[in-house]
Amino acid sequence: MESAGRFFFDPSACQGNMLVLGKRDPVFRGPRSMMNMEESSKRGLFFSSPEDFFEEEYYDEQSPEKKRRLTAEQVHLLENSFELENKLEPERKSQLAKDLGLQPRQVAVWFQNRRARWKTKQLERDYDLLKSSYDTLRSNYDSLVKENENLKSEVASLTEKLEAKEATITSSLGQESDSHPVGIANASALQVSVKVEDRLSSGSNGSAVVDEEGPHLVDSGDSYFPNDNYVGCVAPLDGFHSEDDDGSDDGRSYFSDVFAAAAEPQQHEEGEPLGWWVWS
DNA sequence: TTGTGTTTTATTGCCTCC
DNA sequence: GGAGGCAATAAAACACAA
Repeated sequence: MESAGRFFFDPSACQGNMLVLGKRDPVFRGPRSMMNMEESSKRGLFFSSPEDFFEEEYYDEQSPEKKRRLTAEQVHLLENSFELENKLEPERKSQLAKDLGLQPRQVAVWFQNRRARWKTKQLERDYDLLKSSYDTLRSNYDSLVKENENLKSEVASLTEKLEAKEATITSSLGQESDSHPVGIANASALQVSVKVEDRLSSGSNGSAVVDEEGPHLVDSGDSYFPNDNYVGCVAPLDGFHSEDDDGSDDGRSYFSDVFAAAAEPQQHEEGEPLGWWVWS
């Protein structure tokens, strides 16, 4: 690599007087804004070593306008420093610049760009996290909808059977009513069956579950699920919005908690920031 | 070799904080 | 008002397929 092993040499620095540029002073000028050689020698150029600065041959060969990449070693040191702390105090900036043979402005720019890169990566990570959460929730929701459908059809089939049985009982009672008085037992049976049917047909959309041996009847109209475990699963779905929803947020969004949780500061590997770009 | 996409280095303009 | 941060962007350097 052409730039390997080169240093950005600041002539003033070797006199124990590091040149500190103002915020808007360019590190070097590209084709957009050329600077002459006199300016270049004041501002500093890229060289393999401080000694090269004084070698006229090298000076002639190397265009001062060329943008040079940092060496692997420089990048490694900067990365280490970034891992320690992604913000740069003036003292650390000066020290790093001195250690690396760079201008403080270059160090600051490198940190600026590094933070931007980190933020992009972090956004990608967060997106993946939220997407997988969404996918899981979506699949749970879909299976609950399926289960709901199955339970509905089960209720319908049971209701049908009950009605058939009831019809049989009614007709047999009709046949016997002439010759025999209605027995107490039969009357009770009828009452029970009617009562059960009433309960089956009550509630929203006939949503009731009858099982004398099973859990308690839930007839609130909110859920088919008989106990708190199921209710816990279903309740948040009340606020679930499909893609073509009107977007009103009067109901609780199923995903709001997930998004909130995902947005909460997390511990990342390698001492990375805890939040979106907030460091510990 | 060359065209093209990606990464890195640097600038500019705007904003916030002290 | 100056310093520092960030977003947007330019442009050089680099990677890589054709």
